[in-house]
Amino acid sequence: MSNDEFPTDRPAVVTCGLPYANGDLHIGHLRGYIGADAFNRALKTLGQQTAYVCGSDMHGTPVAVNAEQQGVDPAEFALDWHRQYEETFPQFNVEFDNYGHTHDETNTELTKEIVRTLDEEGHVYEKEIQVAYDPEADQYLPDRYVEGTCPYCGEKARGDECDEGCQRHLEPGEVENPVSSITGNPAEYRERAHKFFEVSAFEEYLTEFLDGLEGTSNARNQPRQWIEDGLQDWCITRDMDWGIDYPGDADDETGSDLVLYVWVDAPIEYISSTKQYTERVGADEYDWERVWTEEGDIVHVIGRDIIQHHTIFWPAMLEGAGYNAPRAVAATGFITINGKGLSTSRNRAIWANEYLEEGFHPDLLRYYLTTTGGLQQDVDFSWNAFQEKVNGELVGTVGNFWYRSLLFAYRNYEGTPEEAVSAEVRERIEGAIGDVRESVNEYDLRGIGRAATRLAQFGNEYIQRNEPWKLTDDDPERAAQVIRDCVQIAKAVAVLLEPITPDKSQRLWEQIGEDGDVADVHLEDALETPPRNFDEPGELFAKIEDDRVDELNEKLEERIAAATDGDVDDGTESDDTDADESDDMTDSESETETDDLEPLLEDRISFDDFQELDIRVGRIEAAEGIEGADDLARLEVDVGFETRQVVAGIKQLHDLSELPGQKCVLLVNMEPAELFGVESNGMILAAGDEADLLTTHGDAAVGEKVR
RNA sequence: AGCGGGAUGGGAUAGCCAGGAGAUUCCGGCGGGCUCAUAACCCGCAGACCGGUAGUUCAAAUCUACCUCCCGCUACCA
Repeated sequence: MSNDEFPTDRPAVVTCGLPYANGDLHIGHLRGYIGADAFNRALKTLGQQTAYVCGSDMHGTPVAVNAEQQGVDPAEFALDWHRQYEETFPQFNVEFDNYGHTHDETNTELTKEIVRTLDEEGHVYEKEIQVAYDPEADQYLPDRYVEGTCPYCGEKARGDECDEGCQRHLEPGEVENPVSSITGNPAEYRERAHKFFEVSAFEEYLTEFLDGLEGTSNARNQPRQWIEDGLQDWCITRDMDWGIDYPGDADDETGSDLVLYVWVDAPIEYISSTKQYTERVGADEYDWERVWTEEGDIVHVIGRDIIQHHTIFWPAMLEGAGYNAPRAVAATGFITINGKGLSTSRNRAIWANEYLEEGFHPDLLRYYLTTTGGLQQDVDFSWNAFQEKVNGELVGTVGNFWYRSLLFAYRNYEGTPEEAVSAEVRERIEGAIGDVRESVNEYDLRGIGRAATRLAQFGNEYIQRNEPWKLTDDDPERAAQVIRDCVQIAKAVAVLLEPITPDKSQRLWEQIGEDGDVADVHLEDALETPPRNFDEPGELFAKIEDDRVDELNEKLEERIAAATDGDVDDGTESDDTDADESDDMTDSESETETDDLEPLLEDRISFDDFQELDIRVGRIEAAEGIEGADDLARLEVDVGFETRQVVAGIKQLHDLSELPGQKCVLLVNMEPAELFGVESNGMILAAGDEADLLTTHGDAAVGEKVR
């Protein structure tokens, strides 16, 4: 509550969600890291003492599973990714004061210490729970090793999270109909002693905490709902080898193979990484203990998918262990690509390395990602929009203003004319500084960019309005005044834009002959007089040509098509057709046309192929709708030897109560599948949009084969 | 269907959380200007009754209720 505005006289720390050491980085990740980096830089320009820390998230089941599949040690596997991340971030001008990982000694020790404290303070208890166990593989199945049905919404869910349905965090033992994700075997539940963190005891604290939490509104509102629904205690141990051992566990009767749940040690990395920073620069320079245990402004930038961890579990842990609470949680929206969801499996993504390999400057992407939509908003990325943004705002407005002003100044005055800045321009710059300060305090990155861009826009207007090129002869003094103002504006834009385009700002900084790093100066320095002399300036932004965009779009489409492997490609129209036309004509409702029948397949199959299809006559014994699904029905079908459970998409199309007793035809050797958590063991044959059920009309007995 | 986000001039977006002069910015269209500048930049014009309905209020894009539609994730071929 009632937090002071930034800058405060306390140290701040900015963190971003830990990248999970399990795959390549894409612009979805980058948005968060760039956003947090920009915010941290912006804080610095306000004069706030701050540190930007992060680290790789090394533990957890996916790392263990994937490492196992590749036959490598999980530590080695995760470290490979860690190193790659470490190399990638600076290439986007994302500069951490410290970048560690959760498996290093600092984090391991600190995690144990914090858990020990929680335990000693009575926030942890032990309970026997049912843990999924794969009898065939003879091992327990923590988290994502098990899949099943969400007990809350009935969706298919992972062991630790209802990732596809209600997004809830699931406790071990909660998932229904568990199946081992390693072997595909049905899992059984076994009794096992685990440690629980008493989150429920923090209900009151968390409610209050959320009232005072800054950042984005989704990070404040979503957890309120969860609290209202009742907080569940949190199982913080897992039956695995890969992870941080539960402290003091070796001589504990709970067994020595329990490790801490990854979500315990992951956020602690925020603290550990800060600590490592202090260890490197000294506590005089930056004191991690002060920030985390005494007084400090902790700002977490995360993706909106991990709000729960940062607004429930994490603050409860901090409170329970005697640490400071976060001041702000800023949850970013997702990135979509050409209007559709980013999907790594379908290769519908812009990869970090790919972007760099295309030769684009990192600041362009930084600008795009931070200024295209609000932090909380989902932002669409397309190469077209990227081009528009870069060409229009960075090249046309900012770059052009920078270049024309400095070039004019260089040619006529060999630098900054010796005049004083006019009152109008000074006020304008002061206004922009105020806007930036306000934006930072509202966690509004776009606002920062806008303030800078608007100032550049004003610069263009100002130079245009005053036409110094006409004045150099008639009224040289006036001309010098105007250019003096323009150089000042150019400098101010560089300072204001530095959080977003640090490298470009630095270049301009050097072009006007300034020493040192623009990253180190404060906003107010935007009003300081630039050096008297500077060299001929160069252009800082280049246009992206249309051909280039076409090429990039093609590449992207090809890649997606390759990954999707010829799935429905609705959009592949016959080239030059008028796009508008097809759009406007979609309301043709003449549906009874028969010319939309699928063409007959040309490819013939062999008799043997046909024999592989085991099609039988069956009788529907029972039919009921599947809860939560629009069209799916669960059927029990007598196929002669046994009764099969089959899922069919006919709920809307048939009166389910009339189905029992009816004969039908079904493919019985269809591979089993799970839909909405219901296993389907066969495929009912039906024709047409109305799912007209196939059946027999003679005396074919149930179980007879169709041939 | 669940969860999340959204519905504002041709397209994309801001404002809405802290309700008050018919509303932001960018792209595009039209007209004009300038020539210092990366065919850039500047000025002007056209164009939205701010998804619908009902409320609260002196006053609503901005608050409340209901509704419709859209998008993302998941997914309904099994």
